[in-house]
Amino acid sequence: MSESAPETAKNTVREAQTERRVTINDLADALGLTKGTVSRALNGYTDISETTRHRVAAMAETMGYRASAQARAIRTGRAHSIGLVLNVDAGNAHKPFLTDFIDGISRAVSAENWTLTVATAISETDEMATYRRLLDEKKVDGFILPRTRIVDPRVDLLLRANMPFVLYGRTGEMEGCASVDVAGELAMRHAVELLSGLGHRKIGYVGGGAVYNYAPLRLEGFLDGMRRCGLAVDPDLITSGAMTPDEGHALAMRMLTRDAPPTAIVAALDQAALGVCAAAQACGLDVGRDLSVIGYDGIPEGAYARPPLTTFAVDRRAAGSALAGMLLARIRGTRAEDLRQLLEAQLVLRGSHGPPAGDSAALAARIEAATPATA
Amino acid sequence: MSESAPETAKNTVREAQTERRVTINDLADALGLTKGTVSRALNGYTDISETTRHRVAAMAETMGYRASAQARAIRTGRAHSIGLVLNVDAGNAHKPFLTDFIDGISRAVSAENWTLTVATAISETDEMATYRRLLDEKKVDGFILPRTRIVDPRVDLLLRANMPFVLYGRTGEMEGCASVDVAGELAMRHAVELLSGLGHRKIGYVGGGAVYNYAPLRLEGFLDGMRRCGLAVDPDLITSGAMTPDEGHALAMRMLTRDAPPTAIVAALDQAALGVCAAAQACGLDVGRDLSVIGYDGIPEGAYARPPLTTFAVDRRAAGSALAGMLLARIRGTRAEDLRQLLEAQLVLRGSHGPPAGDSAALAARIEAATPATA
DNA sequence: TGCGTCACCGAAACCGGTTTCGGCAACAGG
DNA sequence: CCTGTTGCCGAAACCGGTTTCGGTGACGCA
Repeated sequence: MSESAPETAKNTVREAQTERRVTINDLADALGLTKGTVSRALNGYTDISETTRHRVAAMAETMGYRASAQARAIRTGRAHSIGLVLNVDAGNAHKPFLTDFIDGISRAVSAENWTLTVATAISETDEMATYRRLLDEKKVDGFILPRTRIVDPRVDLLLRANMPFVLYGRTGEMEGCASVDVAGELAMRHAVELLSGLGHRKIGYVGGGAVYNYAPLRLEGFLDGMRRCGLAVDPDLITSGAMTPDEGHALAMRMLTRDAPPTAIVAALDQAALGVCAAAQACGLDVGRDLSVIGYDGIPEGAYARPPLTTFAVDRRAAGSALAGMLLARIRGTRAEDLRQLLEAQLVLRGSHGPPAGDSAALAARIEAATPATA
Repeated sequence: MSESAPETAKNTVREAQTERRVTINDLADALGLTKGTVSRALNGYTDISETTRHRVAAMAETMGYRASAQARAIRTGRAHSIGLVLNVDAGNAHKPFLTDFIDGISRAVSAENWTLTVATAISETDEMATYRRLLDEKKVDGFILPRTRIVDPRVDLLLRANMPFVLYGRTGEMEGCASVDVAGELAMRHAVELLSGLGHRKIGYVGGGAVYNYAPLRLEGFLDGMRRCGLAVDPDLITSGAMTPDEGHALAMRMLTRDAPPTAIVAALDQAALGVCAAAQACGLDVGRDLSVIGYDGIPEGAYARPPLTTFAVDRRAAGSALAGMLLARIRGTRAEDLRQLLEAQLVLRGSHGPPAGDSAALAARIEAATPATA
């Protein structure tokens, strides 16, 4: 009926224009040029006059043209995205590091109009398959490899496929590998030196997951510190494999219920350190006085623990940004060997450390008294 | 010279094969078919005989063929990726939610061989530009919109561009919007009911950022609880704008130094609640006894705070997975109106709440005594 | 005037897939 | 035996860009 009013106001608003994407052909038509010329004008080829270059740029602006990432990628081979594969296999052990890390990466790549492509793997085999998929599908131009292991199959895969990557951490065979890492070994050494300076002589160590590359490094740093300070290393006080509070709790408990307990414990991970503190408190100890604890990572929980945890904080956002920047450089041709960076963790002095309240024997007596006899 | 030994073992290992990607043409050649036929065989067209379909699948398997995501995307229009834009404008207020959230999303999309594309914006205008860029470049097939605001320009943009999206949170005008949200208003109401049941009659409220959609909802939930419990609402005890511990601290301090301080405070965010606890402690109060505090979010710091924070925990991983699943459904054609989900936060009873130790007047006296007179 | 340069742009191939269209052989039905 | 389906596949267009290759007109110079 209302043929005379084919579109009501409502219709105009609703159906509006479907806003079809404007392609390079539309642009070329509007300009009376061929799409090849338009493409070259937009990409800074020298055989285009300054005049038409400006005409094209202006028209592109007003028409809101932006090249399709995939149409471009198919010819240039560049997806303008970097990949990050999360492996949730190892429980939530990756948790504390993720937020700032992703933020750092994403910020760095977004600044150059690239994107970050995230995929999740739920097992080790799935992890490799995921890398292969992203690689074969050409979804990314390079990878950031978190949580490097001592011998890391991902490195083989990517080297063989000639796909750029940067390690967050180091690995056994570094040939062809760019990397950013935080010098955990230095932090561990400094932790010992700090404690030694306060008067501690019996210091225990709670290490992290053995397959990860940082584990031997941090242990070595700890031992190095002991050596430099002239302290004896009690093999029974060197433990490893704690990546959660519970695991840290268990290892610390074993140390503390020995005849000669340590007066200080250094943990390779804050998560473990938190468990160490809990164990000490379960033994009736006052953390920071009876037992000193120093962690590593700088997770937010540490600041709210009682006492607040003294730790070495790593700037994960900075690490992420550095990694992203390096990866872009790597993709653009810089040699892997020229892309290695070692950051330092920052000591955050809080309340879980202090001078020893007594020697190991005195501590043993206190623990004995507080702990309900197990047999 | 050594023409007779053109490649040493080293060379063989090093230069190996460059491992050129195997394309659909390679596959077609190897099979003696045309690429069109191969494509149809792989994509389940019915006009391909079962025999050749199997031949193609087998050969694809052995040759390790996988279709290029972009070459496919250019024709089908599907990038097989969903977008998430992080806005770091609002400081690190987004922090607590990110890790599990991304994990949940990524896990859900990875299960279908899609990916998550992350970009970061550093301001509000940059944010809109980033959405537009991802949209124009066709990098993603849909968006998850975190931190919805009451009036949200992103919704307009995406509706107009006809690009699927799902809100994490709700917004003022929900037409055409799919969404997942956690019913914060319910939690706030339950918090009041819990406190009222313990005997509290003067309860304060510390709200979050006003522009966000959850702010009025949670406040309304709080007021609803007060109403249902027959408690009087003191306007001076209703505050808002706290998204950090410091801001929570400031607001709580103002409430506590009034003539008639509350015996309990409900906070819309754990971050703020943590500040409330600190303020109470600065006033010489024992949180959990002298003042009850209940938060919302379930951030990890809360578990380590002293006393550990009673809160309503939201399962961000589940929310992320739900969002991703819905977005995929939306992209595949489900109506937005059929994609709405309201989750519930889970009450985590810890140590920051309890029955009131006395009435408001008694509390005021204690605070007066503990606080150094300011004038 | 004739010829070589150079600046600038059009035409077309190409990237790696998907999708449409048409043709051929085999087979069934009349 | 002829025709009409049907099953199956080849050929070619197409998606939206990039890049190579030539060709044209203006200009300089002999």
